[in-house]
Amino acid sequence: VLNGSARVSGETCGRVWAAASKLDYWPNTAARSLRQSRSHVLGILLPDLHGEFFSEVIRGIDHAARREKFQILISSSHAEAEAIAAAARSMRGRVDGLIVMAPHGESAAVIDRITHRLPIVLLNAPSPVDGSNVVSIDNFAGAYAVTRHLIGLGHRRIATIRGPRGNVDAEERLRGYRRALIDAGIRPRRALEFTGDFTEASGYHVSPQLLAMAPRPSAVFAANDSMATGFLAALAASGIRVPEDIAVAGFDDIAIARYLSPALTTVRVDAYELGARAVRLLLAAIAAGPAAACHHEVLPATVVVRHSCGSRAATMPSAPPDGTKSSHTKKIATLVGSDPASLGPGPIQDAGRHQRKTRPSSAGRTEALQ
Amino acid sequence: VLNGSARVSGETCGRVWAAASKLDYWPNTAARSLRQSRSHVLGILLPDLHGEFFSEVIRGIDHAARREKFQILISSSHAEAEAIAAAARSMRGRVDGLIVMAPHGESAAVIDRITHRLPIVLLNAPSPVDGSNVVSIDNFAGAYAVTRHLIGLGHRRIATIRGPRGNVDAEERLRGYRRALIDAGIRPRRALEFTGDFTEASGYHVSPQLLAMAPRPSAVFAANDSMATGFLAALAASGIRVPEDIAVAGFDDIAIARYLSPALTTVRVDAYELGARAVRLLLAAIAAGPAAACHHEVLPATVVVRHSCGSRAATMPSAPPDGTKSSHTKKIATLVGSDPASLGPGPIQDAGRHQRKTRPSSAGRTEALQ
DNA sequence: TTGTAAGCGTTATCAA
DNA sequence: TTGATAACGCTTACAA
Repeated sequence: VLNGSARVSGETCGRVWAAASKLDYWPNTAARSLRQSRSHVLGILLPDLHGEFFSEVIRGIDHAARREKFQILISSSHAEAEAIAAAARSMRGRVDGLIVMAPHGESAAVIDRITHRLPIVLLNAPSPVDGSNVVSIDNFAGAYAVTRHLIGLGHRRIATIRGPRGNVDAEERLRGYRRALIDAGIRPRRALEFTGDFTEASGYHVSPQLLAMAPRPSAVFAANDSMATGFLAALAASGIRVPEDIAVAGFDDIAIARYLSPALTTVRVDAYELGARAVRLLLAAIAAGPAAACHHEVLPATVVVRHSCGSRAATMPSAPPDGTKSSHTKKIATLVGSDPASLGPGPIQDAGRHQRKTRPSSAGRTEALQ
Repeated sequence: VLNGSARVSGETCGRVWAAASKLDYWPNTAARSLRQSRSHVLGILLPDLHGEFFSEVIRGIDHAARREKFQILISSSHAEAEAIAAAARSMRGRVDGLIVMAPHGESAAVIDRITHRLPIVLLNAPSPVDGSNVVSIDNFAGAYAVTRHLIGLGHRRIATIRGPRGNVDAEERLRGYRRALIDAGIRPRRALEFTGDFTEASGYHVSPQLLAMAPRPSAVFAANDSMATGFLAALAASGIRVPEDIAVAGFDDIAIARYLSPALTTVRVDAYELGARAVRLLLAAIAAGPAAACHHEVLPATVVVRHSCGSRAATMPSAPPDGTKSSHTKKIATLVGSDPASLGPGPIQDAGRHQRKTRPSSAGRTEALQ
C-alpha cells in the first residue's frame, strides 16, 4: 500500500494508511536497499572539499541527483588510488554508482577494479581512460585560448605558473600554454615555467624569481586563479603595475576573480555543469546495466576578458587543432550577468569544444560470491 | 575473520583472507547496517548548497566525521518544515543521526517529531529550541559589536540592510544592531531598516532609496557580505566614496570581503568549526543513546576591521549584556594570516561569547512497531 | 576453534 | 484481493 500498489482494495488501503500514520511509520531504507539491490544513492569521491570549485561541483551533483530522487553520499580526502579504492569498497551496497574525481592520473588500475563492481563516472580524468565514463573540463583548450589572448595582445615573453606535477589539470593547462606558443612561432622555454601547487601562497612565493628574470616576462599565465591572486598580491607589494608593467591571467573564474584589482582575465569553467553532467551520465549507466557503452564528455572552457591583461582589442583564435580529437567551436557573444553588482566581465570568447565519444565498455561488471 | 575476530585459528584466517581477495570480496554495507542497526553515516539536511558558507560547513562536518570513520549523506533544498521531515524520513535506517540546518524558526514541531526517531543536532537554530542539540553562531553579539564599532567611529545615523523576514540569522543580526543603537542612546528607526534577501542583487537594489534619504545615513550595516558587496557596487556606480562619504560593514567574512575596494569590515564566522562542532555533538548524542542530555553551543562572531568603515582607532565595547545568557568575552589581538596575499584584515575584536548549556532531554526517543 | 541458525525490515513470489 | 513465505547479506548467539 505504502508503495502505491494498485492491487489493494480501497478500504484496506485506508486502514493501512491510518495505522502507518498513527504509528508514525518510517520505512527502513537500509532494508529496502538490501532487498532491492537498489539504494537510490550516488557515492561521491573527492580529493578535497576546499574552495568554490568543489562546492559548485557538489551543488551541480546534488541538484541533478535530487531531481531524480537520488541522495548523495560524500567522502573526501581521497588523493591516492588506494584511498579511493577503500572508500569505494566502503560504499558497496549503499550506493548505486560512483562519481570519482581523481586528480592524479595514475589510478587507472584501481578505477578499473571499481568499474567491475559499480557504475562509475570519472570527473576531470585525463583523456585516455577507456572503459569508463568521463566528464572533463577542456583544460587544454582553455589554456591554449588564454595564452593566445596574451599573444594577441602583443606579448612574446609569456611565463606560466604551472600547477603541481602529476595533477591532470595542471598538465593539460601546461600543454595548452606550450602549444599556443608553438603555434604562434614562439619556442616554449622551461625557464619561463614556474611551479606552484594551486595555492595562493605558491603564486606569491614564485614572484621573486619570476620578476628577477632578465628580460622580465611581459605576461604571466597562472594555471589557476588562486595562484594568480597570490601573484597579483606580490606585484602590488612590489609596486609593479598590472597590466601596464605586466599582464596576468588565471584559470577557473572563481568568485573573487572579478573583484581583484585589476579584475582578473581568466578562463571560466562551469563546475556546476560538470557535476550535473556526471550525474546524468551515471544515471544512464545505472539504468543501462553493466554492458553499457561508455561516454566521454568534455565541457568547454571560456576565456573571460577583464582588465588584468589590458583590453586592447585583438583577434581571437578559435580552438586549436588537436590530433586526437575532432573539434567544434561555437562563439558566445556576451556573458549574461543577472548580477547587478558585476564589475563587468567584459567580452568572452568560447575556447572550448564540446564533444562526445562513445564506445562499448571493455568489460562487464561481475559480482563475486554468487 | 574479516572483522578481526580473535577466535579463529591462524591457518583458517589466512585461507579466508586469500579467498576474499581472490574473489575481490566487498562487504555489503546495507546488509551490515540492517543487522547492526548502525550505519556509520551522518545525514546532513541543508536549505541550500550555494556559496562559501555552506561549503565550509560541509567541509567541517566531513573532516570531523571522517576522523571518526563516518560518511555523510547530504540532502539540500530543504527550506520548509515538511521538506525537512520528508528528507529525514527518507534517510531512516541509512543514517545514525542528523545534522539539520533550518533557516526558519517555525519548524519546531517537525524537529520534535524527528527527535523521537533519530539523534539530531540543529545548526544555527534560534536559541529557544529545547530538547535538541544546537550549535549556533552568535549572530546577536556579532551584529551588536560591528554596530558598536560604527558608533565608536562617530556614526549616529546608521542604516541596516537586513536579511529576509523569518530567517533566524537575519532576525538575530537585526536584534544586535538595534540593541547596540539603544545601548548607545540612539533610537532605532524603522525607516533606517531596509530589507534584502541575502543576495548581492538585493544589496544593490536597496541603494536608491537608502541614498535618497535626507539626511543620508553616514553608515550602513549589511546583514551579510553578499548584500554589502552589492551595495558597494551601487555606491561605486553612483560615485559615492567609501568610507569617506559613507561607511559600510558586512557579516560573514566571505573570501571576497578582503578583496573588495575598499576591503570590507565585517564579522567573521567560523563555518568550518560550526560543522565540526555539530558532528562532535551528534556523535556524543549517538553514543549516549536516547535519554541523553542536550547541549547548546554558541560560536563567537568576531569583528574584522578593514577599510570600508574608515580606520580611526576607537574604543571597542565588549559583548553586550543579554538577559538570557551569561557571557564570557575574550580578546583576540591579531588575525593570524598565513596567507601572504592577504590585503591586511587589520585588528580584530572578538565580539562573541562561547557558552554551553546543558539540560536533560525533554523526551526520549521511541521506535514504533516494536 | 568451527559450524549452524536466526533475524534485521524490506519486497517479490506464489498460493489461497 | 489477501495472506504467507522466502530471500537480500550480514552479524550474533549458541551448539558442536
